[in-house]
Amino acid sequence: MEISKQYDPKQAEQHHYERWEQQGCFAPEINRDDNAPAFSIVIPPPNVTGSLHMGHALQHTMMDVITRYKRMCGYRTMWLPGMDHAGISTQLMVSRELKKENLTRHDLGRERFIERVWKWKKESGGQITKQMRREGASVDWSREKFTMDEDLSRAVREVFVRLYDEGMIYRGNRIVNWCPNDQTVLSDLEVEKTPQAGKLYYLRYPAKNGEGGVTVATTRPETMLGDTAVAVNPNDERYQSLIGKTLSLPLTGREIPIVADGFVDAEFGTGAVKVTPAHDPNDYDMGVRHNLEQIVVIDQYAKMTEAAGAEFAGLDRYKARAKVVEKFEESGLLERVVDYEFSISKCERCKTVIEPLISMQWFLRMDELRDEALKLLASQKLPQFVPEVPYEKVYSSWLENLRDWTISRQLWWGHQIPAWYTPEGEVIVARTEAEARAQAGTDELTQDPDVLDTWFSSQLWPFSAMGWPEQTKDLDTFYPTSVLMTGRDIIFLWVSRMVMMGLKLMKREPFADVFITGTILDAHGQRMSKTKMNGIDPLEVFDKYGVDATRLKLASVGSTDIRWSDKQVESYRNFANKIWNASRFALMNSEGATIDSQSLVASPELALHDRWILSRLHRTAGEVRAALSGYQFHEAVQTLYHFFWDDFCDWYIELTKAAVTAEDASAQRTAARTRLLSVLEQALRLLHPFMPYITEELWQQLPGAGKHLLHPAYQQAEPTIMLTAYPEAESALIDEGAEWEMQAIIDLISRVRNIRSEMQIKPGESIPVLIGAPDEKLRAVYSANSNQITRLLRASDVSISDQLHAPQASARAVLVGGGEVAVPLAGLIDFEVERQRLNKEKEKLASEASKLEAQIANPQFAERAPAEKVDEVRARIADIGQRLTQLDQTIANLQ
RNA sequence: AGGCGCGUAGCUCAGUUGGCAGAGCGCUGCCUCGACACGGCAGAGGUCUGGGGUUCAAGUCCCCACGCGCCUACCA
Repeated sequence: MEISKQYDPKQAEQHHYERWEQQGCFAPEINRDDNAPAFSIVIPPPNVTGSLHMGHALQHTMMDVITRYKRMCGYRTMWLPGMDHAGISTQLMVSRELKKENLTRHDLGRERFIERVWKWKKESGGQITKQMRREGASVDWSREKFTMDEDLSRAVREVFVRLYDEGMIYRGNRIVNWCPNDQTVLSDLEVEKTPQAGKLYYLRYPAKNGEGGVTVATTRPETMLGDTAVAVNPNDERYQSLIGKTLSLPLTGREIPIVADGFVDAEFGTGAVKVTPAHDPNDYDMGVRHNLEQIVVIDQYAKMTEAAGAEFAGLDRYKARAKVVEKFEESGLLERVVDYEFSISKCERCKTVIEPLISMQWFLRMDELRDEALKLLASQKLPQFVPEVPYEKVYSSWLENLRDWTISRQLWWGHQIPAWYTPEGEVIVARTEAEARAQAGTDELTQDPDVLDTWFSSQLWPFSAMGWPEQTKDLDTFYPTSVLMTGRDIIFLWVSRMVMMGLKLMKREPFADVFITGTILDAHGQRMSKTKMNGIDPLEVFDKYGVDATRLKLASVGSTDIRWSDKQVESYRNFANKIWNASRFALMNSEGATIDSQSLVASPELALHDRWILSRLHRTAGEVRAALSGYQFHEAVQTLYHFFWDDFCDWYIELTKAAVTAEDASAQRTAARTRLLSVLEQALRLLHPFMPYITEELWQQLPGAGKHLLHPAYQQAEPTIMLTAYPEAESALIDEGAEWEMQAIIDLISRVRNIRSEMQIKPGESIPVLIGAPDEKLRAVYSANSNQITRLLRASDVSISDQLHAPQASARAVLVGGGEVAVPLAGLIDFEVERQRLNKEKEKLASEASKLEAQIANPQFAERAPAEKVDEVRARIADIGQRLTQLDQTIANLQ
């Protein structure tokens, strides 16, 4: 069998996914164990307009690692994929296409426009589903959903009606965030605040009777045309006498009162605030409190209205600002202008400055929902955030300050609000138009043209995607889901809302755990974004380094922010190659051998390295399982990397090589080969959730890999590593003795190698190795493994005795456990170099000893530290002391 | 303005109940030794940002300072 020297990821990535998918490996139905526990994840549905970016790749990798792991543990596993219709994005995307044909959506009309969006979706939407296949994501495509699917839309209407009937959804004319560019209202979460260098204008409003007046400070002078009051703090002594008096509003001649309101900060500006109820959220509230008129002077296109006066009507808001300032200056009422930095609200999507407007919209009351979510957190600690700090608090403090949610949008693409109006203006909310007609007793209904905020449907995802409001089997089995994995940017937009809706409609939390992934930044620590053009395309990384290497890198990111670096992926690419070549070695020497679980049973007759690797295998399985159960991805990756590379490749393969590559066939050789294959097979299983392609590619080639290795729950399936059992960690098989003995061998070999290197002994040159070990047990360990020692050290001879008998001209080293090793170097040794080498060693030990002695010299340490700590320190001092004495002697004996 | 997080080797980052400071990359030397040069072996490199405190013991817990980042907010 020819196996190439280098791993070619592309080849491994070609066929396996398709086969897995076709054979139904991703669907929970593959599991035939009726008593299997369930594990489920719903994917955060990516936008139908989106294509894969690093954030997706990151989240998908972690979800897939956990899903594959759980599946191998025998869980009935479902990872549900799907997409979000992404109202604004999608509408804009299709509108841009229309523009190329010199059309607007209004030219088509609503119905044809929506048809056009569906057509776009069918032809070019959902790029991401293809890309996810490349990632190796083991999602159950047979359950794929789209938030605009008919059944999910039905769920949306059902929820709307129920909440409306309970009075939680209402329609109201209130001040909202309006985007003059997108021509729709936005929720608070879709508005971003950015710092802005601007000016603060001090405007003088004269008193009605011409005597005195008040100066107000504002960043938006144009809104003064809609002022209906000036407010001061009730406790502000400067203005006591003016409260209740009337001012004459310049440019309009209108008369406006001076009111007292606690909102006003006496310290800021002049302590007097102009009040524009129709164009500022705070002023709106004050207006309500003082029963002030709302004069709309800016329209939905951010142009001044007739109410702003003939001179201003039709002007853009910024032109109007300049003109207002000019007029104030002309009339001497502009007191001063100062530079001022403040934050400005912009549309998250198009970056247009938001205009607060009073508008008729639909709202969802959040108070009760919020209280239930907070109660769940307080009483049951659900959901459990990982990491808990800081996200639990981020979540709860946001909930505590939650305001009602504006759920209507002036768009065409989305779930149209199931509300109809009679010619008399009566509102009918119903699941269908037929139901509405029946209720209204008339057919002359017009449906509300608005659609719902995209997040309104996303918040139902964990149960609507499983068939709610039908009582489906999937809901029974998989709700609540096990864990939600997502980025921190949608904790408010999505996570919290799912919790509230889950509680409201399912009477249960939608997920037990919420794992928040870190963020991948560019090399300079900047967030990756389309506008900055600093994003890194995961597909390019896949092409360059392979999917498995990229996944390993992504998995190791865990929950911290990290700067992207190709170097790290490269090192995991090298790791993949290492796995490839270790397997190649096993396969090249596999004649007569086959995977055999019996070879994984430890027994005292086995060679040290065999007992040792089995112990390491179980320890590793235990550590990886523990790490994954706490979502410690980084820890899991490090453990696997270290086990495979250091333990398995550097030591185990080297130690078993002699037996495995023996010229002549023998029972011993077969046993060694069998064990090597079997340990390798276990290692591949351990790695599979992280590196699905290479592990499958290799596993399929292992002699003896077949159905019988599958987890009992998957017995009827075709052979694949993804359905084998994840290695168990049996603590009984962790062999402390073997690990300690192996440590002694590793120590010995490392020290002699150090001598070889420092004394510049040619790698090809054989050397005699003399070991003196007073400890009988250690002596036994050395002699039992003398063949291995000989081989790894290229020794001409290894002699072991209780006392070291070495020629004067030898390089020496002190061993753990009190032994000593020497390499005779007649004629080769440079005593000066040797002395320096030994002194360096001595200094290291001495500094460690002095630290420990200082510790033990402190009487309080012995008094207060736990006894085992004290003993431990004493033992270490004794050990170091012994080695130091020996070193001294060795140095003294030089020459 | 408040809240939160971070600062560990040249670089990117681990370090979960306080108990011997770690990895990868980079760097130095040696090596075509029959799995792998995307490799092997041996090394160098740290006042854990600074200053106080708690403790027998602090990278880890507390306080202060400096630097960097993130989030929330109704100062016109």
